[in-house]
Amino acid sequence: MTSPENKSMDELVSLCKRRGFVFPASDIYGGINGFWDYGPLGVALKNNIRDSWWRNTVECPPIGPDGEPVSIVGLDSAIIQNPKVWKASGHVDGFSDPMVDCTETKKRYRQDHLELLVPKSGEGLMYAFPENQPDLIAAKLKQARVDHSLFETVTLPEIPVSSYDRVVAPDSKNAGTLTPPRAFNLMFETYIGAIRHEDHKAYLRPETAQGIFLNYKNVLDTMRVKIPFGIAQIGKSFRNEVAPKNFIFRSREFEQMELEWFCPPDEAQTWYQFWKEQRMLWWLSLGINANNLIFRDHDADELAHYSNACVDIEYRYPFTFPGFGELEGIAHRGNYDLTAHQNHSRTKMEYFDQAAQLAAKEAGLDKEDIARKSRYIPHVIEPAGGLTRALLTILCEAFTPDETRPSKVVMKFKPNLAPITAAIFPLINKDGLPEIARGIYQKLRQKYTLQYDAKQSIGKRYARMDEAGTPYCFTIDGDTPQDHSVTVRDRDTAEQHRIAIDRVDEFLAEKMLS
RNA sequence: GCGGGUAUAGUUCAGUGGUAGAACCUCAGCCUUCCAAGCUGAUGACGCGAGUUCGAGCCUCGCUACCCGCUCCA
Repeated sequence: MTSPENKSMDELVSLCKRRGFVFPASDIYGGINGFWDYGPLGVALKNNIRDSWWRNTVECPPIGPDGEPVSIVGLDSAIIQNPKVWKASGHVDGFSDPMVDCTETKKRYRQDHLELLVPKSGEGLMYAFPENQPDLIAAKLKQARVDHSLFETVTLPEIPVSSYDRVVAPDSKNAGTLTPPRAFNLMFETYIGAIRHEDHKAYLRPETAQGIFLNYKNVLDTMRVKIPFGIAQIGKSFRNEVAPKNFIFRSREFEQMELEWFCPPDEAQTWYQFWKEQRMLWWLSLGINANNLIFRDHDADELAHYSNACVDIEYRYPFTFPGFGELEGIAHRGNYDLTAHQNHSRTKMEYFDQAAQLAAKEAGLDKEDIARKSRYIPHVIEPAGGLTRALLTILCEAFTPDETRPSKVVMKFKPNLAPITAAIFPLINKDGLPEIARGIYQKLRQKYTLQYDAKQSIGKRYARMDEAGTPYCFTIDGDTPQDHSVTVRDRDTAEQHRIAIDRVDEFLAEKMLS
């Protein structure tokens, strides 16, 4: 395996375009910042990753601590929801803070996070400092011989923008370096209906998670599920990122794979550990080198205010090497979301846990404890992975420069993820070989994603498949009509061996499972 | 949003203010019994918009996109 430091993102981006994995969106109009299109091979790879996640999460979920598969159902909620949803979730407030920039230090501050020492006289310079940290400008004040008693503290939003020319920014020497506040709303806005009116403003979802919380009760009422259980969803989300970068790593339109796991409050920590392990196992199952994956626990000051614990699974991307970059976050969200929606929608999110009630009674608990154990708003463990980032990770991981090959590079996808599972080639385009090859292709194309190609030299065809990441090539040669065998060429070793035509199906079936 | 860099064919690169080139890819034909072979052809580009100039791929300005570094990432 080539280490990430030897992988050039430029070369990977070139290959992605040359071979139809990823194209710049709106390419012929000069592109559009933060958006990408997935080409024929890219969407095939992305769908295969997506299907693996769905299979592993919804259709064939992991075995829980009790030896039985855990209970998870699927969902596909709307991208646009009632705007009240995003008010309740905190995204409207949290995503739209006005920011001011300092043109001297190039630092950016939330407007409401800056405080000022303002002369009571109403004239003269005002000194800005980060919220609750007046000490940070102590030296500057001393130099300016500021007498504190002549000043009062106000927050930046309290003073008019016309006075900004008298404001000395925190790390700045001169006054007037702060720009007027500008809104950085990370949510994309749209208007419902033909008439563009503020009352009809709506948002494209910045995460798929809220769609799950909105349907928590619907699922509970219809699917005969009992806590603990999960709801899984895959879909597009949109964030108006300030600075999209690193190819498809941070884009404005991206795809998420999210699971919300609902459980009793006192089991949350156990399930958090469970999902932490399970999620890592899934990433490893995609064939990612364990050395390129790590857990990174969030520090206490890094946690969102509602979260009790959060860990990221990170991958060593070529552009983060030797460091890592985020792939998936597993968050212990407590009951924050359901409580928020309960308060805003006035819909009860409480769960009555009959089994817990029985157990509590049998344990001889008092009435209060029995009630507490049996009636609660579930806690939530949220493994939230990026499908688009998964695609990038798989592309980076598979990308393997090899100077000994005609193609100079080979994409080493696992067989069950590869956009093309196998190619069928007649060695030469005559002597009855194409007929045999097409026969194999026609017979197996319903079960596998195959490509038939008879054009040009065999070496050229192998090289093309190396760049597309096709793990196996079956070649029909002059011996085939006599002994009914074909050669199998292995992408990773470039070596060949013969197998019987009748065994091709079996061979592929076995490889797809491994 | 800031600073720096870059923008010529699908890709990677040449190109002195004066007729836009190559290699690879792709496609067609011939050839071909295992790794982009050989031969003959073909398609295909100066990111967008202004300006300077007799004349701009080249100089100037604006815009857009991409890369690197900050910033941001509830």
